[in-house]
Amino acid sequence: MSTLSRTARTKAARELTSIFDSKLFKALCEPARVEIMRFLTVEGRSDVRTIAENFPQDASVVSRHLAVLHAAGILRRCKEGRHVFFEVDGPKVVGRLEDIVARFRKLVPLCCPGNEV
Amino acid sequence: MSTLSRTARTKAARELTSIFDSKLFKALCEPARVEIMRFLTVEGRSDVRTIAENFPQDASVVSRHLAVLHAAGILRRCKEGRHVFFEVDGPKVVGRLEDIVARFRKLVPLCCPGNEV
DNA sequence: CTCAAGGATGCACGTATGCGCATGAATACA
DNA sequence: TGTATTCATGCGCATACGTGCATCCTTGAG
Repeated sequence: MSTLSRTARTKAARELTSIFDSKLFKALCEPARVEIMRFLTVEGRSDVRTIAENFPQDASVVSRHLAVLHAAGILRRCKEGRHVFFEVDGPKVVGRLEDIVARFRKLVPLCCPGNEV
Repeated sequence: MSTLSRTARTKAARELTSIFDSKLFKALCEPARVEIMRFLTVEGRSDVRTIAENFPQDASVVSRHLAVLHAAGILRRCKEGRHVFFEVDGPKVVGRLEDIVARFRKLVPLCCPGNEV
C-alpha cells in the first residue's frame, strides 16, 4: 500500500468518479455514435440530413445520437436557417482525454505502489 | 477540409472504430464498476468477498462487475485457494489511455483542419 | 399567406443489461 | 470424508436504451 494515510488515499481516489463517470465515455460506448464521428471526420462539417442519408438508421435516431454527442462536448453545433450543422471538436476531445489520463496517472501510486508511471 | 484525398481520409478515420469501440470504454461506462475501481484504489489488492461487503449490491453482482473489469484489462486477477484477489492494473490502463489519445490526436487534422494539436 | 423541407420529440417496441435469488463448482477445514 | 466457505453461473425481473413511426415546430420558398 501507499505511504499515504487512508483518508488521504480515499480523498484522492474520490476523483476517480469524476474522471470516468462522464458523459464523454457513455457517448463513445455506442458503436453507432462512433460511426457518426467517423463520418464527420471524413466528410467534415455536415447537416443532419446529409449525415442521416449515410446511415441505415432512421433520421430521428441519427438526430438523437447527434444530440448525445453534442451534449457530451464531442460535437459542435451550428444552426443556419433550417439546417443544423455538426462537426467534431477534435482539439476539445483531445484535451479532455489528456486530462483524464493526467488525473488517472496521479492515482496509480495509490493502487499500484512503486509504479509511478 | 484536409488536403488529403477522400480515400486517404476514409482510411485514416477507419481507425476511430478500433480506438473507441473497445471493452475498456464499455467497462468504464457503468458507475458501479467505477466505484469498484475506486475501492480497489483505496484499499489495494482485495478478494471478492471483501469488495462485495463494501457495496450495496449482491456479491454475485460484484463478481460479475469484477469479471467485466478483468476482461477489459483494467484489473489483474489472482486466485489463491478459495480466495480470488483483484487489483487495479494502473500502468496498463494509463498506457491504453495514452494510446487512445495519441491515435485520436492524429485524426484531428482530418476533422478539424488547422488544428493539429 | 401558404406550403414544403429540415430537424426535434412523443410514443411503442425489442434488446441489452444491471440486479437479486438460488444453485453449483472448487477449495479449505474439522 | 463430510462440511462450510468462497466464488461463479443460470434464471427471472425491472429498467435503460437504441430503433422506427408519426407528429409537431421552425424556417425558407413560392
